[in-house]
Amino acid sequence: MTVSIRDVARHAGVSATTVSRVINDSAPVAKDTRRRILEAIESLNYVPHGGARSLITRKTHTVGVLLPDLYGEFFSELIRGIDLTARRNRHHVLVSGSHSDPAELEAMLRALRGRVDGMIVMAPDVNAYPLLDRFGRAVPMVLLDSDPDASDLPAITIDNFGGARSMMRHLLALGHRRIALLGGPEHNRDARERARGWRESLAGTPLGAESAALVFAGDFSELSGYAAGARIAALQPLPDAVFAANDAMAVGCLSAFREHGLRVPEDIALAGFDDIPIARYMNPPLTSVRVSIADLGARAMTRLVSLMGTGSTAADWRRETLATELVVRASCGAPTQRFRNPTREERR
Amino acid sequence: MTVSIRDVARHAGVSATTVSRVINDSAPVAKDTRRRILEAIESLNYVPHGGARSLITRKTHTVGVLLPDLYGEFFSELIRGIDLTARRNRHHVLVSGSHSDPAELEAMLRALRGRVDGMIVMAPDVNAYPLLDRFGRAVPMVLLDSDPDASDLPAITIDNFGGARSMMRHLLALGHRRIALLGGPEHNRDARERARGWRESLAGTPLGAESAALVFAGDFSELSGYAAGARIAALQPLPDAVFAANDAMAVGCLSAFREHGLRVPEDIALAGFDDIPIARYMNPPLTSVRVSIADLGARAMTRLVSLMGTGSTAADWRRETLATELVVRASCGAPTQRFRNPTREERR
DNA sequence: CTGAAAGCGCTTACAG
DNA sequence: CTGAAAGCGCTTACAG
Repeated sequence: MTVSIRDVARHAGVSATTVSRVINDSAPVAKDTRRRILEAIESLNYVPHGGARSLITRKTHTVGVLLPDLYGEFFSELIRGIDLTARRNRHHVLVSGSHSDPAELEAMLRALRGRVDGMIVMAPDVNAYPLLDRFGRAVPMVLLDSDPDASDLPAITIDNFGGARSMMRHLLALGHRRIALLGGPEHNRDARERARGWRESLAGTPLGAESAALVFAGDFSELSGYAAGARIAALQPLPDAVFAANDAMAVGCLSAFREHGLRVPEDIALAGFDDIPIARYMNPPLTSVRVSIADLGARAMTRLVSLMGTGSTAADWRRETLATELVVRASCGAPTQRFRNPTREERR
Repeated sequence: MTVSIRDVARHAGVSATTVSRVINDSAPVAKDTRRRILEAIESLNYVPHGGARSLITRKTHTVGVLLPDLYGEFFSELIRGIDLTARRNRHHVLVSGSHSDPAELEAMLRALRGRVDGMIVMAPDVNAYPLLDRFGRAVPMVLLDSDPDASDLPAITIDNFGGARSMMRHLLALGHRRIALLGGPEHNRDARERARGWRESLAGTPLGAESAALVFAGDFSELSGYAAGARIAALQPLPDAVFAANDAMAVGCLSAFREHGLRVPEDIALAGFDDIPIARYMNPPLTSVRVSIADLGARAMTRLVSLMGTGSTAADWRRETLATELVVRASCGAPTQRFRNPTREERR
């Protein structure tokens, strides 16, 4: 049924060895022999079997990408950045989402043995660290957004704290004082760091003590932002501003505000985090902290490729921190900027 | 370095055959022998090599997913649906985006030989069909949104035409007459079918003849919708409504309208297609055609699993058409519905 | 320039 | 209940 290298060899009247050599261009082959082999490949419609190749070369040219979820633009952008860089390095991407609990994560980690050359893992759950540490020693692995204290595996981390600080600086500079936090999942490191930035920014202000009353829980989804928005809208007095720990929640929150007749930013300011592609198209356009999510993925992949190249899993232990950038739009009451078209680079 | 089944066998004082039997539970093994083997596995930290296993069993438990792009919520949802169904069937997902030209697609199709048991391919470019037809005969393959006339491979297709018709019926019922089309990529089948729905809906109306002047070209991106929106806003008289061929463009278009001081739906109505998660959170919430993108992915995966199960690539040639559902929100001037919270099912 | 042999890490008849 | 042998489809020294 399926044609193998031996069939080609037989057809061309040579050995499999020689066929292998012309396929991989790994050794000189007589011109005429090469021609015959090429013809045989063509006429038999032969395509080398990647799996068999991997077994002997010990390279799958595939990387595993394990994510907590696949929902929303954040992951979409992340995968896009990873895929782009992967194909540039001639690698395939095996992706898997929703590893809610460590047991599931471990099962996947095991299942991937012999199928991938390395992995990119995003595991917000702190309980996963011992597991990752163990596997990360056996196979090249790059962590996304891990806790620097919990693991010394190579990792790319967003500067969540710095980003939150700069957003808070911006809000305070605009005169907002009572700034509510729309927080993310409790065990999520990104969410925690962003919350910490909010908290410490408020520490020096008169609100400092009172701030705890202005914390609203969300789970990074639009829906949770919508729900929190409804609660916030019912507050009196209204806070001056809401700092949402991600854009998806800000989007939901904005929608709730609108339904409750609140104008943004006139009645209340609203800021997000991530700068997902849709943020600039909101009404009003959303002030956010740009993370360049695709770049995050691209860097993780680049790092992984170099790790896999050296063969060592611990050769390069530096932790890379991705700078963020405050993107001021209309949702917080700052002087309106002219709408800036995204460049092609930003879209792609 | 890496531990194999032979190491385990040696450690337990048995043959590799027996070890294999306890791992796969494929034949009875003496209780005590089993225990020794389990201990050896534990102490050596042995994990079976998936690649080697695949070679002999001829099953990789992996499916390849080839998409034209990975940008935006549509693909995010699609992959999520595929991944969910894949893991439920104990399969891995190898994903790859941006196969702009057929040559690139072919390279990927070849590279996947021996790495996957089947493929889900979305190739809007009509030129790819001969290629797909050839490969689709060698390996189980399900097409996404392919042209029914171009290939008889199994395919899941969105009812783009029907969806567009029902949207147009809705717009016409609301009294809109001059309805502009914000079209998608020229060679994209979804875009074409949606355009056809628009065109045929207008055929019976007074506008019929004039309608060509109301076609605006886009490429499915927010940015192209934004650009078209600016052009439409400059029109006089303004159209009554704009039917955007997807939500992403509608989002961009909406943003442009706002900047030009146009109110939606008071000054002009706006409708989209796809009902991406963000649509309901727009201001105003976007009337759209729900496609249940995740379900599209899930069905493709389900179909592929059954194809792979039967082993035949052509056993099940029925083409499945996915019904759409008109989702009326505020952007077209219909009586405002109460905001409906998405159910958990819809979010996950 | 070419080929026979060994082997990557497994599983599967076959025989006992 | 257990093992020796063959083999999945390749590549890689080794020898010529």
